[in-house]
Amino acid sequence: MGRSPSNNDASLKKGPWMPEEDQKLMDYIQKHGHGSWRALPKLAGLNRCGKSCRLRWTNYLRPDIKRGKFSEDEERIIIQLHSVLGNKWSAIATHLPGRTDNEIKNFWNTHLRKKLLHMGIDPITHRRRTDLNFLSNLPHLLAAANLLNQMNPLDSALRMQADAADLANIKLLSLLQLINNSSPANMEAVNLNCLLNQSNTQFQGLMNKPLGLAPNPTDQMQSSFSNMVGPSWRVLENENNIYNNNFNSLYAIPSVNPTSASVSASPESSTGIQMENKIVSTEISAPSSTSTTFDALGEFNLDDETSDFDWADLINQTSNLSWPITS
DNA sequence: AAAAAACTCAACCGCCCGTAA
DNA sequence: CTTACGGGCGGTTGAGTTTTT
Repeated sequence: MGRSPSNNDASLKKGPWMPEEDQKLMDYIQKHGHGSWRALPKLAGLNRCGKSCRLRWTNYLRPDIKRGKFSEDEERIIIQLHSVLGNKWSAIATHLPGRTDNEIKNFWNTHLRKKLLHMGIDPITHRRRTDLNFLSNLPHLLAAANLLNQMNPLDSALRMQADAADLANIKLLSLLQLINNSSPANMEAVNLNCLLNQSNTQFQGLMNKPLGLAPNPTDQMQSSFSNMVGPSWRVLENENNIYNNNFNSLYAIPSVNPTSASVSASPESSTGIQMENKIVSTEISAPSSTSTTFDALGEFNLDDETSDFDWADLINQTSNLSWPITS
């Protein structure tokens, strides 16, 4: 569809609007409505393209625009909606009366994005960042925990599942490293251990909110897991009481039925806040009762991005190793 | 006090989609 | 069915402002 540029007339004014231009535009729209934006500039006596007029009106001059700082509630709403809708600024804006998509977009890019990054949350996926650098920022993690705890239960539940998956990944990766590298006593293991200690202390904040957790399917898993991988894992566990205490809850995925928990009943629900979006694609139901520990592990889709990873295979392999492992 | 760096946000650009001719 | 148009959207820019060095 060969569409000519919206503004191919070099004589038309661009750049910041002058107060008198604003006045002309407001006067015209108040008298006649905007009608055809393309025709408006001529009728209103403005040397601008229609598109520029439309933007000026919708983003700045419209009388119902709310200006000033975003409230904490608004911040939370934006974060929640963004986790569901992504960069659908106009859809997000429909849930924040008086705020424009442009304003929300700017606010996100200049404030919220950085805030989430500081908290160790990936602003794109809304998951805990998998690189461990964020652990250098522990105070922000606590803040993150508090913020997330204020979010609605479904949102928080989903996030906790992601956190649980991420932490499970970390734990399993560390296990792999132990297996590959060394005897349990070597320094690398100790360092990893410290790292896990740190991370789990912080994860407490994320995990301490009662969410009507599903019956815990993993007590057996944990003990089997410990037995399976040998004594050094038990050593790690003994040294990491906090971690161990959280282990069960990390795997206790909230039994939330997404289809019965539509996020918003607002009239704008047609803009897409429905559960057929990406959240639904996340496995959030607790695993069904399983006959064996390995089956249970196999049913856990620990992370979307690594869902092709065969955890059961990993566990099977590790279970064949004898301990202590020497490199 | 001055310069540099970082931040903010209004405005623009180009693409896309729905619709009418 | 094709084409052109109107309007909406997300991404990006850059001037102005604020903060840091």
